[in-house]
Amino acid sequence: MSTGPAFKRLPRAVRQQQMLDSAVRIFSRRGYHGASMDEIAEVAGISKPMVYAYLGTKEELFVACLHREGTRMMEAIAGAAAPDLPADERLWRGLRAFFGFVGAHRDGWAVLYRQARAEHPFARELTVMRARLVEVVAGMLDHALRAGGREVADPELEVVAYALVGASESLADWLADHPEADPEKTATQMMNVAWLGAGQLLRGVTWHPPQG
Amino acid sequence: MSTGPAFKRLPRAVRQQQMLDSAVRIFSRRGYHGASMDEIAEVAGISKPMVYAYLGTKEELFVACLHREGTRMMEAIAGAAAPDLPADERLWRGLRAFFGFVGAHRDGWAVLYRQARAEHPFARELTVMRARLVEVVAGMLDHALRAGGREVADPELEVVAYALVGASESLADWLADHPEADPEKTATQMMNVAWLGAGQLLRGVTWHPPQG
DNA sequence: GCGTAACCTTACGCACGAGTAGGTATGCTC
DNA sequence: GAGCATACCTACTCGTGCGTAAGGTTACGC
Repeated sequence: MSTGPAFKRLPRAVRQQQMLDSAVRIFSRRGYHGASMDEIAEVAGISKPMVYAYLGTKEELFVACLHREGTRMMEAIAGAAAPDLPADERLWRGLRAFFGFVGAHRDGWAVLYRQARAEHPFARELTVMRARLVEVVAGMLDHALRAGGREVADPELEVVAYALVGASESLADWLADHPEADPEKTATQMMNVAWLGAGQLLRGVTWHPPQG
Repeated sequence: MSTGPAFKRLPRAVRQQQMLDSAVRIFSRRGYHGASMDEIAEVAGISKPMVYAYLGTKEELFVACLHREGTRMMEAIAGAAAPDLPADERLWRGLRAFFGFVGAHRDGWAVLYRQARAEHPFARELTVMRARLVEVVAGMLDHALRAGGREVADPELEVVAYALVGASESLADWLADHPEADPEKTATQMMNVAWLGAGQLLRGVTWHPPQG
């Protein structure tokens, strides 16, 4: 009598997704260096050489995680914000999609935001992606400004956009640590800070340091 | 003839600071795991056992870095913002001190913000410190609100405070990567986003999602 | 029914880096 | 100038974890 193999044979595509699921989870908990390929393989229910055969080295595996989670997030956001809507509506939909994603993929967010930023050479790549996002936000602000017949220097806008992106990330991080929180409500609160603050700037109101 | 030793004998306090300087630099560039005790010792111009004798294990060394840089930052901020000034003046001085610190201690900032957040068990400690900072900011907002005869639920304020802290950190990070940027100006821009946005909220103006 | 390709394993080589053992030189005190 | 503490070194041990070699098992085409 043969009891058969202790493992199941599955097609490559399925195993790959299992491995990526496992890797995202382990990377998010232990960090890039702290995660071991042995543990990732074990959690995926597979042996280590299979990981190497399908996803390559540890660095390549991490890049694959980054790519999958980053793509999912971008698609969620891009799919929500149609480009022909008014600026505040676009911002609102984008924020809602963003916080919705973070609430549903906490591990993916942790890998993208907490781990990748600390680790060369991934940090550089992430910085580039982030800069592109900042450009988009700055573009929205610029568009709204011109529509209001106002003009602001480019670098100024970029810095404001950086602040808004950073505020969103911070709230997303808070959300990732509070499973009971409502992503929709968090998005509304971010919108309050972003749009009312940006709205003032759009109307030409600025703050100046006191003399002395 | 004896040429004497190739190294100089220095008092413990001096060496310790050299080691911490070196450690902060290496940790900021390579991350916690990526940094090696050998390299830290080499950059400090000393041999490895000395590092262990003075600062203990790698983990203890990292904590020492965190502690020194964190303390420096807190002192810079606390020394700038007197508690009896009006809210916007306090915020302004705090922000100016904060960005001034980051501009002058880029490596320290990178260790505190980029590295420690990714690494257990330091992440937890940093989260606690950050939460305290958020409480302070929320307290300022609350104070200003009550002075205006207005009342807002506590958790609401906390989330707004998180957004402001996150926006500041994001700009600080941008500043750390742009040596040519002026910390003073960055602080002004942050103040614009924070105070005008918060100011709207203080006046009871809120944003609501469109129906549909 | 038999080759061949895909799936999967156990068991290892090897480098790197944390932490230590044991010893040497220098200055300070009486 | 003997004794002692402090500053400092070279040269190791040893665990851990990346990456691989070599081989076993199942499905599928013909």
